[in-house]
Amino acid sequence: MDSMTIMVRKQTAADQALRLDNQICFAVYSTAHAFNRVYKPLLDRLGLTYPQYLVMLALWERDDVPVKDLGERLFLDSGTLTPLLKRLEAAELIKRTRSTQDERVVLIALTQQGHALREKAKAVPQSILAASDCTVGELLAMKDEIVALRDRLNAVLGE
Amino acid sequence: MDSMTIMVRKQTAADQALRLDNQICFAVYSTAHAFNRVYKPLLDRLGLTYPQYLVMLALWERDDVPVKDLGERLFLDSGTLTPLLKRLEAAELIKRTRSTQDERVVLIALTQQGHALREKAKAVPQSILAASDCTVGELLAMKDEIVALRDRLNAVLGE
DNA sequence: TCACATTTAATTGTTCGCAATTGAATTCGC
DNA sequence: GCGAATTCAATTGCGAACAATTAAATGTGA
Repeated sequence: MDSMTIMVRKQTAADQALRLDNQICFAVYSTAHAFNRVYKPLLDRLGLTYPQYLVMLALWERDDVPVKDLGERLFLDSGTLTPLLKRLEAAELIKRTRSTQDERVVLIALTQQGHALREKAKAVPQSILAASDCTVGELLAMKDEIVALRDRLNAVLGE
Repeated sequence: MDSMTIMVRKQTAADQALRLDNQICFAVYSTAHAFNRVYKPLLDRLGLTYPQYLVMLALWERDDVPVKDLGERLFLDSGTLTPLLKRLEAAELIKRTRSTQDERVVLIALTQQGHALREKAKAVPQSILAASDCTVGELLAMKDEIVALRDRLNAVLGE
């Protein structure tokens, strides 16, 4: 009777854990898509997709960097970045050049248009803030928690 | 001089908002990918991708449902679900049948194998919990915050 | 020096994710 | 009832995302 009770409780816990509503990963997954959909109309005006916008954000902070550096900052590999960067180059926002020091390395630099786009992009975060209906403080606090979770997950992967 | 100061402050705020590290959306985006990578080896054993796993989670809760219902629960459209469901059908985890009441509707039902897979899946959430290095309470609290953010973003989209 | 390992991008193939369109079935307005 | 609008899934086309492989350049050890 006691062991029976324990079994029932165990099964219930496992069952609960499998519920969609209880899964933080689904919360994160579906929120990422929701962000993407909110960004879409804003980024359409800049001629960027969301991943392209992330690359531009990274380059506005520091440019003339190898593809690998970008990948480490954005947690993306060359299989994703190479075609994306070719599209940004076709849009004349960046230039891709082989390093003379090390011919394996492709350096990514902003063009004048790439730099200029930054001014238009400044309006974007404001719109997102409004859509989120949160204070800056709340968002920053949540961001820190989520980043901490991400870093713990990535730490497990690195083992 | 005063207006100068204000302008400088304004620019600084906009610049800060464009910084990658300050963007909650990037935190969510990169955490979703981190989850995906942690799930991968676990789901490989079940023969599922992460989005397929989400569909199975939804179906284990309630099956014999139209594609549209699944889409609403997972925030996905038929362009994503139709090919994914065809792959699950090819794997003999689900069956797709036209409703006799309304021939437009395709009903998704689990096969015996689909139901059976649930037992193997019960080990998954435990492994994720371990990888996250958080307590259940912490994760559930974060989940609620993230879901609240997602729902506010989706509310803006619905306008 | 020369074989061998490592590093770096690029490529290939599969699977999402979504906008836009299509086509069939159903419902609504008159 | 009947034509028009709506609903639903499927399709098409494009852009990620990543595993696995390839190829070239660089580094390392005997």
